[in-house]
This record gives sequence, C-alpha cells and structure tokens, in this order.
Amino acid sequence: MIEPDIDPKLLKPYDPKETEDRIYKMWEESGFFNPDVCIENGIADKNAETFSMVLPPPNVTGTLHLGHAATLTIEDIMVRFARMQGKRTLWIPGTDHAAIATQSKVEKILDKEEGKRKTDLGREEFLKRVEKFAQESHDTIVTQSKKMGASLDWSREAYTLDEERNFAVRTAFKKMYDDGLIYRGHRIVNWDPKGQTVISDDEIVYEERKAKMYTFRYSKDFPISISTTRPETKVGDTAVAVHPEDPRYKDYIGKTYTIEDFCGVKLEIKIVADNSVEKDFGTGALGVTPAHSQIDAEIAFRHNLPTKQVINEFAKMTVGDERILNKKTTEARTIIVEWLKNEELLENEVEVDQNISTAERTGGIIEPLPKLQWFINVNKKIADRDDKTLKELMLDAVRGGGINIIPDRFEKVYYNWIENLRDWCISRQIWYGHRIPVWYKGEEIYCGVEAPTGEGWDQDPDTLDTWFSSGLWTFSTLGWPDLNAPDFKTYHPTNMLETGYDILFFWIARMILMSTYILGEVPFKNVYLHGLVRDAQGRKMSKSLGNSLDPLELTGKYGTDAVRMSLIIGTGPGNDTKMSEDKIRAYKNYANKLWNITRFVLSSTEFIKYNDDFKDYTERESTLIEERDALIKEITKEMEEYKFYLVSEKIYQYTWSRFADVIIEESKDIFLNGTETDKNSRAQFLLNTLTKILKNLHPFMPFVTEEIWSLMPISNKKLLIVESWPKSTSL
RNA sequence: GCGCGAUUAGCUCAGUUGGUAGAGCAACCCGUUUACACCGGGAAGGUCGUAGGUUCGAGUCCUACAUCGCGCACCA
Repeated sequence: MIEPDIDPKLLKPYDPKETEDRIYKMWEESGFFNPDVCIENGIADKNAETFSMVLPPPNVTGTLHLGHAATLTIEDIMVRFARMQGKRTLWIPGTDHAAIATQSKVEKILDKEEGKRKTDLGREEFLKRVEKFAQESHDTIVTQSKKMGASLDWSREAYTLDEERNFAVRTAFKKMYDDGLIYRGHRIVNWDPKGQTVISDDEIVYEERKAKMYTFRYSKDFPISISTTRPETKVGDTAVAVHPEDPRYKDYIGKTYTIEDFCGVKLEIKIVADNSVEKDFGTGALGVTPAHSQIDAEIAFRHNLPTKQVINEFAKMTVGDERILNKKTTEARTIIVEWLKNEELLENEVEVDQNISTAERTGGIIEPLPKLQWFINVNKKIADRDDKTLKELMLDAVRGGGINIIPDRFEKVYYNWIENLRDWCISRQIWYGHRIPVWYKGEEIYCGVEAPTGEGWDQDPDTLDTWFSSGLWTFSTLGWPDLNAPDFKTYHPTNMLETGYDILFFWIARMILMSTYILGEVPFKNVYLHGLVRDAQGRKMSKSLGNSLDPLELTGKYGTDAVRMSLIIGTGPGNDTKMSEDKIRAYKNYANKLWNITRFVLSSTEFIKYNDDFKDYTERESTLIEERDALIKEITKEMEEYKFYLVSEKIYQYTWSRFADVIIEESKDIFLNGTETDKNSRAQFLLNTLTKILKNLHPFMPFVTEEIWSLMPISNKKLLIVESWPKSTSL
C-alpha cells in the first residue's frame, strides 16, 4: 500500500534527536517568537489582542531541573496557543542573579577548589569570579530552555542585574526613599552567621528539632524562676516580664534586682508587667533579652528597658570572663548549664520540640541581632495612592479582582501572609547584587539614581535583597522607567504570571507590591500556580536521595515532546506532579504513533488532491466531523480555562483510541471496497482531521507536530507555530 | 494553635451544575502476510479514607473523625 514517493523519513520510527534541534533553529530563524515579526508578516494584526508573560527568571546557580522544565512547558503551551489565536504574543526570557544563592555557591566552589575565602580575593576580584560563574550558568540555562522547545523572544532577554535593570532598581529605590517608604533603622534582624548577612522573614526555613528547656533562677535570692532553651542569652537579660494579673508575681512588679555574678556577668533585672506574657506557659515569667529576641525587644521598647548585646555576628559571646567570652553560643550554653547546676540554681530540664530558624540558602542557624538596616515600611500611608499602605495595596489588588489567582484557594494563603507581614528588610551584607544607591559623608546622607557629585562620598556597602529587583520584573523588562517605551505601553500589565506556588510570597507578592505602588496598576491579570515535580513515590527530588531526573537526559532519551506531555498530563494547577520514566515512555510511544498515523494517512490518500474546503462528505464522514468538532470546541474552551491536563489527555485519547484504532481501521475497508465517492470523502476527512490534530496538539508537542506538518500535502502552508488554532465551525 | 490540600482500580490521576464509577501505566490471555510490536484484540481489576446527615438519588453537598502532605503562627 505504501507508495514509493512518500517521504522516506516516515518509513522509520520518529527520531526526536534528528528533528528537534533542526526545528528549533527553523523557528528561531523565522523570528516568530518575536511579536513584532509576527505583525510584519501578517500573522498577528497590529491591533490584535495581546498576550504577554514574563518567564520566571531561573537563578544563575547552575542548571535547570524538572521544575523549570514544567514551568517552561506550561508557559510555552499558553504562549503557543495565544500565538495560534492570532494574538500579539510576547514571552520574555531572563535570568535572576539570585544574590545570596549565587554568592554562596561561588564561595563553596572557591573554598573547595582553592581553599580560599572571598575576603582573600577582595570585593572586586570575587565579583569577577561570581560573574564568570553566573555567565556560565546563564549559557547552560539558555541552551536547556531551547531544548525544551520554549518559544521565548530571545531578542528581549533580560538579566536582573544588567544595566537596564540596575537603572530600574535605582529609580524605584529613590522613589520609595523620597516617599518615606524606605528607611534605615536599628532593629532586631535575622542574622545568618554562616552567610554573614541579614535575611528577611521569608527567607527563614523552620526545622523541627529536639531541645532542652531549662528552668532556673538567676541567683539564690532572686524571687522568680524563668525557663529558656537558650541559657547563654540570659547574660543579656535586663528584665523579667510577668502577666499584670498574675497573683504569684504581683508584689515584685517594678522592683529591680542586681545579680552580682551570673556565670561571671553582672545583671540588673527589673520585673515588669506585660500583657504579652502567658500565665500558664512555663513558670509564667519570661526572661527578657532585648538584644537577641524580636519579642523581647518589643517588650523592652514598651518598658523602656536597656538593650545589652551579648552575641556577635559570628555567633560568639561578647561578655563574661574566660569561661564564656568568645565561645560559640552552643559551647557557652553547655558551660552556663553546668554552672547553674553547680550553683544549685537549675530547677529542671525538659526535652521539648522546637522550631529552629535556619537560613534558606546557607542552612545557617539564625541569630537575632540588633543591627542598622534598610527596611520597606508596609504600614505607611501613601499620599499618591489614596492614602493606602503597601499592605492595603497588595490586598486590594487581589481582593478587588484586578488579579485572579488560579487555583483560587491560594488567594486565602496570600491574604493570610499579608496580614502577618512586617516591614521588609531589604539590605544584605553580601557583595553580589544591586548596591544600595545611598551615599554618606560624615552626618550627611544622599539617595539618588546617580552618585552625588563632590568629594568624600562613600556608597553604602550593602546590596539589595534579590527580590527587590525581581519585584520590578514585569515592567523593568518592558522598558520602564521610560513610560513611553513601546513595549511597556503595549504589554503592561501582563496577562499571565505562571510559576510554582512555593514563590507566591517571595516573588508574586513583591511584584504586586512594586507594581501597584510604583505604577498604580497590577503587574499581571492572572496568576497560574503549578505544583512541585516529585518522583514516582511522591518524594521531593533531591541529589541526596539520588532520585532527581535530569531534563536534558530525559529529552535525549525520549524526546522533548514526550517529556512535555508527561509533565502536563495528570497535573492540575496547584497540585504536585509525580514523574517517572514509565510515564514519559508512554508519550514517546505516542509521538511515534502519530508518526505512523501520518504514514498511513499520507500513503493511503495520495490518489486525491487535498482540499481544505471540501464539502461533499458522505453521511459517515459528516457524523465523524460532528464528533471531532464537538471535541475541538470542548478543548478550546478548556484551553481558555488553562485546563491543559484535560486537553492533552483528550487529544491523546482521540488520536489513539478513536482516530487510529477505529477510523483508520475502517478506512482500510473503505479504500479496498468503497465507491469512488466513499474513498474521496474518507481521504479528504483523514487529511483534514490530521491537520486539525496537529494544530491542536502543537502547543503540547511542538516538535513532532511541526515536523509532520512539513510533510503534509497542503498548499500555502505557513510554519505550524503560526498556523491558526482550528475553529470548530466546519459544517 | 489557625488554615489549606489530598484520600477513587496495583501505581498515577480524571470525574464539569448531585443521576448507582473512567483513562493511562503496570500485570494477565491471545495475536505478527497488518500504518505502527514504540503495535492490535480481549478479559480482569474499585463497599470512591471512616462515621453520620441532607436528598427520590451522594465519589460529587453538609458535619465530625482518621491518615498523609503543606503553609502560617507560636516556640519563655
């Protein structure tokens, strides 16, 4: 049955290796990833509806993992669908400098390979190393993204730390500074002794551990016992707080006790009454350490208590005699507990579960310290924004319906986060990042987009939290601060922000903050949150478990289309996806099935000339078309509702179980025994339906569909990537 | 402590406004003069986490509870 003039390619199984790079190159050369080119070529009307989206910029800390592959796939599906609908479609690529993450990665490499620390190199030389590393990571990321088939407009690629973005950052900072939203303050901050920097509340990861809670008195004649899991901080206590209504301690309120020798340290302890103390917790009395606890600092503020720092940036003791001075906090703890025992001051010790704060990036145990840092005030009323605070702006953006979050249960999570939000600490004591645009000269302070003129100005040595620049991403990539930049005018607010739910607070919330404040408009109209990619047993993929799958290895083995399908099918928004090689294999087979379907269809319909407008279908084909078009209608609606997991499965189902197993099978009989009319009708139908399958499937499996498309006997073909999404209006 | 999610065939998941359960993978049987063995045909497999409730009717709605996972808060 196979005619000799069919493309010989089709005689062999589908070979993604031979196909994918060639196809991607063809797309790139066409320029169709760029909406301007699409308009020039009449693919999108110059006034067509827009669809714009930024790619969540991957951190330049190495290579892409399956989570990135999932992001790229979901977004590429959205983008290809929009493009096929004739929209002016823009998808912006970029990478994130990821300040702390990148710097600590390079520090590790430097230590491992050369046994050096960053201070051995100095700021300038160290930064060169980081930049080199970042560049290499960037190149890998770009190659991998292309391998996934992502139809990103590379001509608009951006970096969170490049010139344009730096200018945007300085402009945004200056505006916030002038509006009094950015301030410098002496506060208890989260200090990471390992990374030697401050971090924000959101960069803390809690780890549950067993700890000992000790109950003791400062001295024999001190009237109240207190409990703590950190006895070493007690050398910094300046008060004991009790509940005002607690009859046990009422008589002591207001008195001050001097403890001459607490393991070599003299203490002045005042008894204060504070409503924040719970009577029923522990002894009902709380030793107040204003310098090393956020809550204690608040109590100290209310009662005007002195603050006494006893721990430094290296988590070592700064007071006491040789027993504890310069000792690590953990060593000092043991020593003080021993001392309490010897002095018979320790009343009991109990094992408790404790959540310990660690730094997300370095794993260091957080040491609360009083430090002078830069903050964003989230509770200050902003005159330009109807006297709303940043918190209120962020709340209103979602509550008012300007931003729609999918799945919507995350809206609650978002509200909850905002309600608990405190001022955002934005300064970091690391070298890699945007330098704070503030200069000092003696008592003078200057904030500006450019450095001040004149002699003797020193720039603040700190850099900004990486999320500060990420927060500007939807508009800093579109030409802002130039409000007349064509991209900014055309594509902002963006239509969609698609990312993993794990960075809802880190990133999405910050973009909403920046955009509603700076521009007075939302950064995006829709948020689509996908889940984590897990292994077949549902475990998180990690190097230590040895269960992580490398996307490049998988695409090499099974083809990109198969990997994409397996990342989509069975994955609703907000739910985690389980990945296994078995699953990918199934879709590799599917790509090949499609290939063989094509082989049959092309070779058995060579006797006709394909006519896209063919009308003389027999009864049988008319029924089949009705069925097919009902499906197209259904999946088009689901595409618009972002239900890609349903669409991909339905197309799979139709092509395999219906088109191949039933329709093609019965076609064999028709071509053998049918009338000329029957044969014609069937041949036209097969070709017509195959073209529709290819179009519907293209966003999901772009490579194999584009390759087959090139073999189709259709006149006036464009590349499939810019063909029109099928309308279900035929007949 | 507050909140969220999950619980449906061995595994992964669908199940739209309530009408007595579906798909893929795996396993089982049969089949290669066939577009495709990266295949076809067939059969098998579920008291829908538990207990109540609403309803003519519940996998679907309501209430408890259980197990797992997650977020936030607390963490003296």
